[in-house]
Amino acid sequence: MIEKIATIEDVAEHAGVSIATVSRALHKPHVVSESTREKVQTAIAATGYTANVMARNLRLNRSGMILLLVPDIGNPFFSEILSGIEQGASKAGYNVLIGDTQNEPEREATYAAYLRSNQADAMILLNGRLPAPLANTPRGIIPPVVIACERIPGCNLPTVIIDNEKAAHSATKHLLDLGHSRIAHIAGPASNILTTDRVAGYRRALSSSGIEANPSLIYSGDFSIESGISAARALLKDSKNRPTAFFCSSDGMAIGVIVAAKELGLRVPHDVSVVGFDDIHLAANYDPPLTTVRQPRRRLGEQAISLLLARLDKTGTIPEPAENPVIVPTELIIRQSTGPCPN
Amino acid sequence: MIEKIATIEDVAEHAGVSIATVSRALHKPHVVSESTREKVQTAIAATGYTANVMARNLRLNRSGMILLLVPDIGNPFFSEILSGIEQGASKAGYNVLIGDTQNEPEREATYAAYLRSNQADAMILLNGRLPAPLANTPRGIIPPVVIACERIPGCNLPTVIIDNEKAAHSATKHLLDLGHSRIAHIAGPASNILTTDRVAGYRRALSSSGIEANPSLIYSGDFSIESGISAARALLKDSKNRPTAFFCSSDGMAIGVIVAAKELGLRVPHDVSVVGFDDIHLAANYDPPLTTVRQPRRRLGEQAISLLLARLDKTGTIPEPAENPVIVPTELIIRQSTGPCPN
DNA sequence: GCCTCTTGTGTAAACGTTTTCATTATCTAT
DNA sequence: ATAGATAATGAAAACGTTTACACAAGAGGC
Repeated sequence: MIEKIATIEDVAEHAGVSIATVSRALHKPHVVSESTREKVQTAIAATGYTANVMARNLRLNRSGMILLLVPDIGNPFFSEILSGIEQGASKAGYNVLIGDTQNEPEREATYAAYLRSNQADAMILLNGRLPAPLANTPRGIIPPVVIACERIPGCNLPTVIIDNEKAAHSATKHLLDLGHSRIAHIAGPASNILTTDRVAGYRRALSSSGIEANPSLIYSGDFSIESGISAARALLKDSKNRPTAFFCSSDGMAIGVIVAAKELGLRVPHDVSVVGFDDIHLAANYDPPLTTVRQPRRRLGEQAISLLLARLDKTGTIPEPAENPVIVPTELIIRQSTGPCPN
Repeated sequence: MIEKIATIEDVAEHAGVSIATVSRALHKPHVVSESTREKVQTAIAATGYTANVMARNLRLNRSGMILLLVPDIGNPFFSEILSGIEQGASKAGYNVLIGDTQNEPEREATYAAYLRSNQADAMILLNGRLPAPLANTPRGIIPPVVIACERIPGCNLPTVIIDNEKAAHSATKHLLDLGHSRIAHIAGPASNILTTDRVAGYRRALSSSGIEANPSLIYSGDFSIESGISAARALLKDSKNRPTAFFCSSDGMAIGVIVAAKELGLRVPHDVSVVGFDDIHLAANYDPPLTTVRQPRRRLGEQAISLLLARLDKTGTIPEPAENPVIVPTELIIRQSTGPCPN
């Protein structure tokens, strides 16, 4: 009484038809007669048949998988992006396979090989780096890959990002408008392209107000609360020339700055103003509620997957450049962590 | 000059051997002679061969996929669990396929069918519910499924959870020890098994201190900050019999309570103490830092995947019951949101 | 009544692997 | 020398599908 999984052959036998007919009854019902269609249906029900997807995919030379390369799946920042992607993919009949690269190029390469080995039909990169095997794709052939979150300079694959320079500019401008002039910037890791773009926006805002950016006011963090704390401790130590405002490249670091400020008995925003980046869920309920640049993470994911699906639909066709990269808009959310410059 | 992907046949031809030999050179190198092994290696390099995983899996009747059913991938709570799972799976050569069920039984059923259709070798359930197709598995056959996070009553599949009753007890006990007696509980959704368990722990702690649980002090939230805010507003309104302490079933709701308390000019912990649950990353850096029950999310994921891998290794063998469920320990982290009962 | 067109079905090839079995060549022990 | 073991390889079956092609039967037009 061994449990044997029913194959298409069992169904065919049970219905008294050929396996071809069973297959057709399932995928091209209109070419098979009403009566046999019914026979097949009852046979399927009787046998408990479920098509072996692997066999099917082998034949059709597709996998139905979309591979998603993420630097760290443990980072909640990605979860909402992921959700947007998953939803779109699922609606189109694709499954999402997560590849956690841990920022290791080797793992990126391993996963990128999934495309060649038919384990995935397409790929979305959230990791800001082109995996090695992809870099030497023969010219003229455009791999089914979409880049999201972090643009990759010199790579003209379809991309969906926010305008980091502009967002940083508007955040800094907000502080300038409040009368601040000693504005510190807690940036991301230097290696990161986001950092470059946001520093540029910060600089442009300052210089258009006639202020020269002071390099000693720019700190490199790693997006974490802890790095925000230590940056702020260092910058606020010197009570004489301390900055009156901080523009931080993540909400985490902004929170770190606030923690450090409170530690020193400074009030936010009375003594020091703080702007974050991302608008994580807690930003609105921190104390004080955080002024920040909202990053539409779900939209980012949705755009990425829809770009990819469009690409997959017209395989073979040379996709018109369209607008590339696609920019999803950010929004400066003004809450209570920013206020006028003291005296 | 069409890009044609090399198959094992191309390699065989290039090396002047049969495809069987190529396959053996790759998977059983010891049975093939040194010289041909080399020939095959150079042929592989020359052709750029990558094995077609789908064909391989079809033949081997496996998929190398572990399906992970999550109620909402957008919820950051799961990201660290996921990370633990992904790491273990990846080390064992498995890929993780995420199934976002949105709490819809229909989607759960769809995904559970992946097991039958060979799209996944095994499954981990984080959603606290047995998908319908799994419920009527013939007795005696144990499907390769592990349950994590939320136990499923009456289901004796391998399970890894925390002891919610005990954790809730220790959190409540902490408040009792500080002299509180009017202790409110902001619970999760009533339908949730976590809620039942934690309410039980809360009740047991009270009654062992000779206090009778007051039903009007128990509120049902949905784990969100917002639900914590509205619960606390309602409970703190009556300044006469207001609770002096809150035990909340999530850090989000605890933060909501603090927000609402501050709104009313109450100080935490001076006027009201608050305990959360989960120990999310921000808990330590909220104002005040949150006393909470730490839930080892990564460990949870690691345990789940290792249970599953053990199960997969000894297929056919009847797995000894072992300790089931596996309990991963929680820890009460005392920070500054709790203090002695006022007056 | 014959040709053609349509409709429904079956046969068999193909997808790219792994593995059983048979075959040959080489080696060891008598 | 010869039987028997050992080592290396190839031929072909199998995994479970989809689909090109062939075929039979009935319908319609002359």
